[in-house]
Amino acid sequence: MARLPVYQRILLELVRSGTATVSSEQLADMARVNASKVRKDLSFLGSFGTRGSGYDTEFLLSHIDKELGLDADWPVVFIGIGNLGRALARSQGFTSRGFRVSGLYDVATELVGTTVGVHVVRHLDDFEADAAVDPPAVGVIATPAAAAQDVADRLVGAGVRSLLNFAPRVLRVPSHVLLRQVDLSIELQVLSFYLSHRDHPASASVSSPLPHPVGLSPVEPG
Amino acid sequence: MARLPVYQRILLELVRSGTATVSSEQLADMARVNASKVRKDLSFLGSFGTRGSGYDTEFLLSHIDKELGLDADWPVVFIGIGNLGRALARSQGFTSRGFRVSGLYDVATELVGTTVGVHVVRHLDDFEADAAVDPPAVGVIATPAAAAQDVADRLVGAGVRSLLNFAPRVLRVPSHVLLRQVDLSIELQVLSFYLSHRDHPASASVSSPLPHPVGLSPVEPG
DNA sequence: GTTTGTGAAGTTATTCACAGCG
DNA sequence: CGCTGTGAATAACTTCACAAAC
Repeated sequence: MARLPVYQRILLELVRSGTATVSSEQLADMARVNASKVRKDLSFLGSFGTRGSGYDTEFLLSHIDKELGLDADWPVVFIGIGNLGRALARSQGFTSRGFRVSGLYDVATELVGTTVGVHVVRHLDDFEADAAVDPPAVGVIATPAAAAQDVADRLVGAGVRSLLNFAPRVLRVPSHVLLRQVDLSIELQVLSFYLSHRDHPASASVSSPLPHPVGLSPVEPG
Repeated sequence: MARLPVYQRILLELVRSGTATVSSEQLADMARVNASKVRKDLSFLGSFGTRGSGYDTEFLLSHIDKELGLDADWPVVFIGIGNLGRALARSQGFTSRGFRVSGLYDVATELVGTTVGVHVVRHLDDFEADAAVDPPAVGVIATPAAAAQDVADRLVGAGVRSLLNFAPRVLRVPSHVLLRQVDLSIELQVLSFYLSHRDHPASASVSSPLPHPVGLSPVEPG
C-alpha cells in the first residue's frame, strides 16, 4: 500500500501536535485523497476506528508503523558522503523511525575523519571490517554514477540485502537483494509534463482537465 | 503517464550508447514492466514503431521529450543552498533537458557569493529584483521546514507558477500554482515495508509473493 | 447525530492474443 | 518471420452509498 507512508507522516504530526482523534475525512484532506479511500486503506490493516468519533491517532500510528516495519531497527550505511549523501544522512526521515545510521563511508581523504551529525566519515576500505562487527541491513548509495555498481557489489558481498540507489545508473544485483532506484529529477519531469500542457506556447489551447499534480504531503519530522 | 520519464531515461542512455532501434520487449525489460504495457503507453503518443524491427530510439526519444515538455526551456530558481539544494542544483537531471538554472538563493551570508557549478549564490533579498528581469517558471525549495512557507509565498508573489518542495512541510499555495511535495525518506519507508515482510522476525513465515520493489530505473545523465 | 466499515457499482489500468504490416 | 498496434478480456483500483456502531 503506497499511501501508508503518507498517512504515517500525517499521523506523526498529529500525534506531536497533541491531536487525539482524526476522522477519515480530515485525514483525506491532509493526504489529498478521497475519504472512502482512506477508510478502505485503513480497514486493510484491521478495524482501528471508532464509529462516531474517528481514529485514535496514536493507536493508528503504532499500527501503521508496525505494518511499515518502522517498529524495527535496521542499521543503515551511507556510501558517498557528497552533498546528497550528507543531506540524506542528516535528514530526520532517514535517521529515525525504524532506521539507525550505522556508518558513513567515502573514498575522498579530505572527507574521511570529518563528522556529519554525530557520525564520523570512515574510509570505504574500512567497510568490510565494520560490517563484520555490525552487519548493516540497508545500504544507501549516493556516489557518482561511475562508482555505484562497484559499491553495490561490495555492499552485497558484505551481506547487505537492501539497497537504495540515488546514483543515476541502473544497478545489477542478485535477485535476493531488494533494490530501489531513486531519481530525484523524475519529480521535475513530472512537473514539466504538467507545465507543458498548461503553459507551453504550442499547447495554450489545451482544454483537457489535467488532474492537479499533488505529490506526497510530508509532515514535519522531529 | 507516469512511466514516460522512465522510458525517456532509458532511451537517452540507448541513444548515447549508439543503439539505433529497440523492441518493446527490450524496453520493457529495462523499465521492468510488461511489454504490452510499453506498447500501449507508446501507442498513446502515436504510431512510432516499425513492425518487424521495433522503435527508432532517437525518433521515439524526441517525441517523448516533446510530450514531457523537455523541448522547452524553463528557468528554474533554487531557494536554500544547503547540502540538498547544492546536490539538486548541480545534478544533471535538474539542469538539462528542458530546464535552465536561472538563480540560486540563500539567506546565509557565508553562502552568498560562493559559486555552485557556474552559478553564484545570491541573497534571497535579491530574488524579487532578479525575477523582474528574468521571470522564473519553476521554484525548487530546499530550505529548512520553518522557512518553506515564507519562501513559497515570495516565489508565488513574484509570479512563479510551479513549485517543487523538498522541505518536510506541507505548503499552502493558490490553486493556480502547481505544487509537488517531495519526501526523500518515503523511498526508505517503502523499502522498510518490503524488508519487514521479508526479514522481520515476526513475519518470517510470510509466504505471499510480494512483488519485487523495483523503482524507477534512471540512466546516466550527460 | 456522527463516522466507520464494506458490499456493490463504476472506473481505470493491465494483460492477453492476434490481425496486419514490414 | 518478428514485432507493432489494438480490440477484447481481465484485473485492480476507486468511489458510492448505506447499514451498523458509537
